[in-house]
Amino acid sequence: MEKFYITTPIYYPSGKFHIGTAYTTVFADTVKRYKRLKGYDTFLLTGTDEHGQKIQTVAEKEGKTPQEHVDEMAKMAQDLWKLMHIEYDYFIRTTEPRHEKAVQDIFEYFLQKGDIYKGEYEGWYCMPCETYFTETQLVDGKCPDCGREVKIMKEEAYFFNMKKYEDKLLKFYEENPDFAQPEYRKTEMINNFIKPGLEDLCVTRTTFDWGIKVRSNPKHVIYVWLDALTNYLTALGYMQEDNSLFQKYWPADLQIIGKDIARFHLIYWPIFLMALELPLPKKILVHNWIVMKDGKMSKSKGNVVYPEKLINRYGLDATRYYLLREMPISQDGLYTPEEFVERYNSDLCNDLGNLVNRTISMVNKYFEGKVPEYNGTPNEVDEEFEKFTNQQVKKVEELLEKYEMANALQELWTIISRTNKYIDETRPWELAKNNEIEKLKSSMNHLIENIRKIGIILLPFMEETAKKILKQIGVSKELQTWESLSMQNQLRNVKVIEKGEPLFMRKNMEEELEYLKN
RNA sequence: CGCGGGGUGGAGCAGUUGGCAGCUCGUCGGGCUCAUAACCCGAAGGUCGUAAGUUCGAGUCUUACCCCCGCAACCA
Repeated sequence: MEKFYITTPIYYPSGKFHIGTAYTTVFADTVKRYKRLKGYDTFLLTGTDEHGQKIQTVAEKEGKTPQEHVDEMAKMAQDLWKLMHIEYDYFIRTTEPRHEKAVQDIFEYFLQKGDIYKGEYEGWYCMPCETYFTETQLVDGKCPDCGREVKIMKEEAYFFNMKKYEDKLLKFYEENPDFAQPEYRKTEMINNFIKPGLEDLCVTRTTFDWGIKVRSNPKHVIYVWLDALTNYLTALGYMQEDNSLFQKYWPADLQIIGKDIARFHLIYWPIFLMALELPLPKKILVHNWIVMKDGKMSKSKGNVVYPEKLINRYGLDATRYYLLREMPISQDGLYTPEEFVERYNSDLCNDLGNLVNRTISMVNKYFEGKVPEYNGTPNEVDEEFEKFTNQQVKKVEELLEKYEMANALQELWTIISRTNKYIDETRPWELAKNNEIEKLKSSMNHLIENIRKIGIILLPFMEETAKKILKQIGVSKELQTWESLSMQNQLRNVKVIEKGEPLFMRKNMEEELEYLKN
């Protein structure tokens, strides 16, 4: 069986996760489910990045130890992913002893190899925040966090020799044009960072101690990226006694990240791997952000949307649908409450829910719930309908292969629309009245057949709904597999449920806006 | 200054290698009654940021300019 290893970033748990984080994770989960349906042996990794100054500060503010704080946050994350039915195979925490040990080993290896050297780090330091900033990060020459004075400080620190790998990286980019998606991200990296000359990366700090200590010099703490990025390796057992998962799943097939951390994943990450002499991931998918009408989500603007808010009222599947349907891959996606409700009503209730409901009702009315077998007599309308559906199914698959979720859903919805239209074309109620039984049978058979396909394609996106659909139309397990998408006219002894349960109920826009905007 | 992305009917977006400008929602008119006041059809609505160029032909290529967003090095 072919393997497929997919990762999300490990999220920094300084606060509750918003819908942006949920989006990344749902995206990864959907890819995983799709690949599994296609027969791959999948492994999905997510987790939390639990070290650093900020965690220490937040914990202190809450009167907790950093460990207590990250324990709570890791639980928060796991609860959220459980709520969202994220089927991760492992949840890594960078405070796990096995990760810490492996990172220390990697550090010593680099040190001994000469990739890491001791030098001096200089930057603008804010005493109360205990944090360094770069010149460009400063706001009016002051600390961007607290607005107080900063001063130039120097400290002993270890650096990773990035320059050494510059050419190798460029060569790798060239030889692997599909490494970064979308491609312009790579261009961005080359123009902004590589062409001007890579600077060596500072990989340790002495100004705080909530982190992994350098074994050979414990007053130094390993600073974020070497600690964070290596999680993709250590989670599989890299540099540990049992590294069977690592042997099996590495290199990653798909790593999904947000545009904010593109630089670290497109430059430093490949270089670390080169230095470890490990194969590089096949693809890094950089998605954009969910933004609000007034710009990006931020606590100071008070425009942050949390996934629970949507899930609690509209259900998980509606939330997953919205996130995946609305976000263009190479552009920021705009979230508005209006649009959320609109999509909910229009796509889920009117198009999908109603289609399933009305079809089941007709099969019950005309055939006592038994889906008639199709006698196979070709008929222009039916033929065209079949052809269109098969074409669309193919298109959806192609888009899924390219991880274009929003487009895939859009194409799936054209099948749904086309199926609604088919009802009008065949006018079953008239066929029933005129006793044109053969045509009526064909119509019902084709409708159920299409709903079956729609249900299957929906599985990776919204499993609950998909399963409800497949259960309501009563098809057997063999006709619920991804493979069975290409099967035609296999419905035998299928019986729909007596009373179709509505999948989604329409909502009143005004009421919902009040709730969403509260 | 530089780099990347974007500027398409009221709103949100598609537009592969240049060839009659599309989709969803909304609006207006019609149809249907199986269904969740849902569904189907039709119509109105765009000088595709501006200017110039290449071409038989440009939203799609070239150049200049304007506006919006992001990045700009150790910030998740």
